[in-house]
Amino acid sequence: MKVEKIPRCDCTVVHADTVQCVLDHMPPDDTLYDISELFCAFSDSTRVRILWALSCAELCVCDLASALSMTSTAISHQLRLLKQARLVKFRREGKSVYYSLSDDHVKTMFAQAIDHISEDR
Amino acid sequence: MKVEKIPRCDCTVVHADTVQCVLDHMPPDDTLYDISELFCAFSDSTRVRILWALSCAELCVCDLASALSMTSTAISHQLRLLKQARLVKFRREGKSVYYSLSDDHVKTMFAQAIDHISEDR
DNA sequence: CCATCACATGAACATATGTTCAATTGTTTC
DNA sequence: GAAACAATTGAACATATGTTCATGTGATGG
Repeated sequence: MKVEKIPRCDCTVVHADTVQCVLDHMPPDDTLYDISELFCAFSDSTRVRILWALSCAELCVCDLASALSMTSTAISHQLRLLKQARLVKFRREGKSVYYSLSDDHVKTMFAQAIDHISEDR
Repeated sequence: MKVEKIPRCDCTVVHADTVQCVLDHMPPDDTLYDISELFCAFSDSTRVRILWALSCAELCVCDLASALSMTSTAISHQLRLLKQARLVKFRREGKSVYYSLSDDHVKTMFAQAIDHISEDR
C-alpha cells in the first residue's frame, strides 16, 4: 500500500516520447495514493457486504453483525476503515450506533463494478 | 480476501425485519466476491499507476518500468493480476509485449474515485 | 543453434491485512 | 453509583500481498 520506490529500470526498449507523455499526464502521488486507498475500502468482501447492506437501509452494528453472521467486533473494525474512507456516516441513538452511506458514490461504484464483471463472460 | 464465515452474532438489538430486507437484497456470494476482487485490482498504487499510464497510451513492459521507475519483474507480476481482472489486454510484437486497457471501465472507475475524493474536503 | 533480450514465473522474504480475544468507553436503567 | 449492554479499541495471531532474486520461456539476429 505504502509507496516509496527506488528508481530503477533494467530495460532498453523504451519509447521515450510516449513515456514522457504518460508522465506528463500522471496525477500527483498523493492523488494516486488516495485513489488506491479508496478502492482499497472496497477490496474486501466483508466491507462490500457492509456497504451493500447499508445501501438498503440504515443499520446498527448489531444489525450488521446479524446480517453478515459475524461478530460485532469484526464489523466495528471494518466500519472504522469505511469511516476513514468517508464512505459511511453514523449517528448514536441510545446505546446503539446507526450507520448509513455518506453519499451515493458507493452505489455508483457498485454499478460500475457489476457492469464490468457482467460484461463479456 | 477469501470468505468462509462461521455464523455468529453476540448482539441482542437486532431489527429483524430490516435485516431480513437487507438479506433479501444481498447479491449471491459469488457476485460479492467478484466485486471485491475487481476493486482489489485497483487497491494498489502501483497498479493504479499502471492503469493510469495505459489510459494514456499502449505501452510495453519496458515503457511501464521506465515510467514508474520500477523493475520490469515487478511490473510483470502486477500486470498478471490486471490481466486476471480483465482490465488490460496485450499483444506481442517481436520481443516486446504491448499492454492496453481492455475497455473504458477503468477510466470511468477512476473518474468516480476522483469525484469521491475531491468531494467535500 | 547459440547468444541476446523482453518478458514471465516461482520461491523467498518482509510487510500489510482481517479476525479474534481481552479490555475499555459510552449510555441507559435500576 | 452499579450493573448491563452496544460499541470501540489494542494486542496478538494467521494469512495475504508486493517486491526481489533466480530461473525459465519465447522471439530475434547473427
